[in-house]
Amino acid sequence: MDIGARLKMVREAQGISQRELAKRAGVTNASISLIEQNRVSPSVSSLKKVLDGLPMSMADFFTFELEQQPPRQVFAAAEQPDLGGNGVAMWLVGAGVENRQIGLLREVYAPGADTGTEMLKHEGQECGVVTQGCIELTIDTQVHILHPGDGYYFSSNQPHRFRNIGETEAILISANNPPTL
Amino acid sequence: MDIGARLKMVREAQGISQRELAKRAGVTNASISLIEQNRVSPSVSSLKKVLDGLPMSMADFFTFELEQQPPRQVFAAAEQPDLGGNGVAMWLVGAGVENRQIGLLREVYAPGADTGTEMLKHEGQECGVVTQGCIELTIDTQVHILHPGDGYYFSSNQPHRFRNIGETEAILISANNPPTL
DNA sequence: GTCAAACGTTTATTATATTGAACAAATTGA
DNA sequence: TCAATTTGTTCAATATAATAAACGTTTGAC
Repeated sequence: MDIGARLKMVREAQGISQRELAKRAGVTNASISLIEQNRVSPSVSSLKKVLDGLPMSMADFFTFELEQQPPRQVFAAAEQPDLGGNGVAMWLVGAGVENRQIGLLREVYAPGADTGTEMLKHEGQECGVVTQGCIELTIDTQVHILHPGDGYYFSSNQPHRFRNIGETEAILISANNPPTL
Repeated sequence: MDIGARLKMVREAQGISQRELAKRAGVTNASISLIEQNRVSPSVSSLKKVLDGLPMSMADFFTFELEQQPPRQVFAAAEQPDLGGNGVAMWLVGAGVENRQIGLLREVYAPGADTGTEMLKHEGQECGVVTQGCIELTIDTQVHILHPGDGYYFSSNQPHRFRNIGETEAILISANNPPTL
């Protein structure tokens, strides 16, 4: 969606006029008009002033989407594709959902299964809960042992590794944002 | 953080020069230099061109934060605060983590527990997996029955309701973004 | 009806961003 | 060591955005 339409939508959602917004933002009403018509591409600084008048952050402004109904909403265990390997079976909840903001995975670790000595490292944040069995989680140089109900939350750019150190299957529900799968 | 620093950080993270980025983006290296020094406030259109060269979306650009080490990274089941009520016990994974992008909850429903006939409705997206017991999930007018391993994903602005319709405790791991708790 | 106020739009002027070319400093290879 | 690149920066010229003021239309009051 273009900037003009976005701005117009937000402004009208608040029920204020171009002039009123212009006054709050400290710009002229003409600017608002031209921006909403996409006749100009505002500078970041002036767009920021305008958004301050709403008020709304840049991040929110560029992030928000017209909420559309996802076609599918529930996903049976059986029908979800297995994305794993190396003794780790992984199911992505809501695979194929449009504009997905969350990557939620159900991961089943066979006894001894391991994400590998080559530590994982990527952008974003991730968190999870162990629901069954026993998982060893290494974050950077720190080693943690997680039992059912125990959780974690860390920045994914820290080297990390998961390993089932129990003698039974371990299940981990993990979430990441932005979604990596 | 200012635009210049953000851009510089992203560019350097990719290990490319101002000129290289300029070439990819279809702008001059002078522009990149001036932007990174905050000597100019780029127009949205030119910033977009620059980000296309990285590539990175506006939303990501304004959303990302200097990743800082969260002080805590693992959270034992026992020590997490219970945020629930009405027969539903809820633990937030990573409560207190700064700049948290994901709300991950471990929810335990007593037999018959119910989020209520007054349907829930809020912004964002949510998804989850049932790990134990049997949960009835109503989304708008649709009623679904979820067993262990079954998941869901929907837009939280749709009216919804969770209910344990089994005779045993049910456990649900849910994630939402942006975090509501 | 008529006036006054508020609305979004348009225009000429001013302020600012972007370009193209040149600069000095740092790095690379012979 | 020296020349050739490559780096980020700067400057005058140009293109574009922002302003201030005016325009025509719509709305509500009297």
